[in-house]
Amino acid sequence: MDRGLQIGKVATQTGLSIDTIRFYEREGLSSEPQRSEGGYRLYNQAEIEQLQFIRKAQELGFSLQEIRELLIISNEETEACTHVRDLIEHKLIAVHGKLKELKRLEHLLESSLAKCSDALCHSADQQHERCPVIEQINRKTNEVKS
Amino acid sequence: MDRGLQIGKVATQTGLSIDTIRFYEREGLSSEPQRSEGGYRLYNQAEIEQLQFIRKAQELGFSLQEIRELLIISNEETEACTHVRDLIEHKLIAVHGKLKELKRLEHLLESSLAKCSDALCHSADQQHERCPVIEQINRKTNEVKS
DNA sequence: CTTGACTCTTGACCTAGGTCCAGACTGTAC
DNA sequence: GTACAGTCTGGACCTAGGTCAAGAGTCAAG
Repeated sequence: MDRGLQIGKVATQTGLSIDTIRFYEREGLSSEPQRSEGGYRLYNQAEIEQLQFIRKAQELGFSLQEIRELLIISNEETEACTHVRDLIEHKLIAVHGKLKELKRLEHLLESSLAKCSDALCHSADQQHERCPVIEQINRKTNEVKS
Repeated sequence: MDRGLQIGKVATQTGLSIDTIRFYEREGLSSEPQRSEGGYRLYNQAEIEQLQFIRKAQELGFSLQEIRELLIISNEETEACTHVRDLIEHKLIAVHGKLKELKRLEHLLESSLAKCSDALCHSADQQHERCPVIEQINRKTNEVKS
């Protein structure tokens, strides 16, 4: 019976945890899937894509409340009205701002990479085994003076 | 004495709260500014820009730990080594992924906006006073059946 | 030299976004 | 029909990223 995927499969497909998927449903963020006779959730393709959308939007720095709004916008059945138009316009402004900053970051990283590769190319000891920089990353706050 | 801006001004300039700025410092995320005789923090331009960088990176969905890494990369004094290069490469991959998704979202919003504007243009009642869609946004989870 | 706005530290508290667990049920395979 | 993996609900718990408050000190203006 191919009436949908169980939550476990959906979890591996989307990269979300089972608990997270149920959490989104409880929050009214994702739509409620059909259930099997025994009460198991059965997801169709559209619902899986919706979950993927939520995950991606989150990785782009949107809060769940903002994602709620994005979902309304991306829902085909949403009827047009001036409020919705304003909403879309605001989201578009936010997206443009993020795009701009992300491109700046991209350039920064590209130039850092070029410099770094260049420096490595001209240095003999490419095979540093322990890097002080990397150790600093993992240090965090625990700088208790002994 | 123009030896730097006090934290309050920095807060308004960066859009962060005073508490948040101090929190970042405590976490070792932002560098410690000079202090006045009496112990007031005095920020120079570079430090302010660093705070702005943190804020923007966060809006792009990076966690504070990831931002820690980005700061190391963007620090001119970081010495090149293979670990750093790997780090930059990974961040660049993340940035490219985000850029791709952000552009998809941009297109989605643009086409939604076009459809919505179009629909509004052809409808007489542009001045909906209450929009059911907007009400739905603010409803959240509290769907208790009465 | 005082007044009022600003800042300091310490430590408790808070919200968003999950994560975990118990105890019971379902579904499929032997 | 029983074994075993998967799922269910409800509720407690957790982490990241702040936010707030108290009580004391600082700084510039008048």
